[in-house]
Amino acid sequence: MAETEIHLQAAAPFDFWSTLQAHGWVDLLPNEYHPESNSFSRIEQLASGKVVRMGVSAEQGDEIIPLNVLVNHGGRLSSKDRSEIEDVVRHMLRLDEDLSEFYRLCRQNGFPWSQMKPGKGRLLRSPGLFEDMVKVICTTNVQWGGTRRMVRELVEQFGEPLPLYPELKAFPRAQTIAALTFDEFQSRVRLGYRAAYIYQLARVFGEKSNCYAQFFNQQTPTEEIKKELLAIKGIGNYAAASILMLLGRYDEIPVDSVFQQLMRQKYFHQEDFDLKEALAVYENWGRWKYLAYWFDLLTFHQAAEDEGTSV
DNA sequence: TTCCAGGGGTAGA
DNA sequence: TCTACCCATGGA
Repeated sequence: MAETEIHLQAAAPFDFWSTLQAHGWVDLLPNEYHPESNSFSRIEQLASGKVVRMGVSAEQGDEIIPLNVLVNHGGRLSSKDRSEIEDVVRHMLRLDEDLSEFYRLCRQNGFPWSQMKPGKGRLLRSPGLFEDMVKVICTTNVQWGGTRRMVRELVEQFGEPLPLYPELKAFPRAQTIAALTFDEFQSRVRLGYRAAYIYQLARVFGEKSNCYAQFFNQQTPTEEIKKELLAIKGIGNYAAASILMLLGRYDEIPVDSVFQQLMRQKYFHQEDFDLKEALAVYENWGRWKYLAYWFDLLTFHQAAEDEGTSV
């Protein structure tokens, strides 16, 4: 396969490692984390239909952090392809997000947030909304191992293969799933009751790939996006909060078993609690609640790990 | 075997 | 708005 290097720059502060590790997305196909080189790779199907493998790594830097993207591809990589790959990396790593207000609040709010080094707090996302929405639905009411299995089966069954390495596949396009009958889709991937939700979502995106373009418009109020998300079958409060986070809006907390466990262990002395009281813990974080909660969770787990106790 | 997981839909109050 | 019940699937 041909190989092309693409160079990008992230403006400081930017912490590549914590962006990859902040939540589990780097472990869901077609992403793959490579601990030995602290890099990740991804099989991506470009708009032209061409399937490529991209390996992304970062170097050290003070004001500018150089990012290297090694692209393996068949044939020639057009300038349009290159520019699309740059956009994919930029979007996945959220290079255009400004978290300076969040960092300022972290300094004001004391421990543990005062430990939050600028450059952290970015959470990896997928290049496209369809993939992120499907993956969020695959996290509902299932353990993480189940999420990984469901996503893996989706990629293996319906993803477009990389030339010469057909075992490596891109995330399926919505149109590919929408072209199947529901019975066939359901029989090829064990998604449980989520199959109907994901199939319906694929039909909506398959019909019009930018069906939720307004979600990316900064002028659209978060409340409006949340309302539209909740109208989608399979997406409730937890999934809507998670998708909002992936859209770069941190106003909502995803209430799930992880959140409830943290509340019981850290704030409510191992006892049951009122949800409103629990959510009030992060009330003064305004539009940064999700990040405040998530960093609280990560540092709590880290502290338990350092002490040798499990949570 | 039973329980439940990075929940959500629906019906009925 | 709140609650009870059901929903596939697989790991613990």
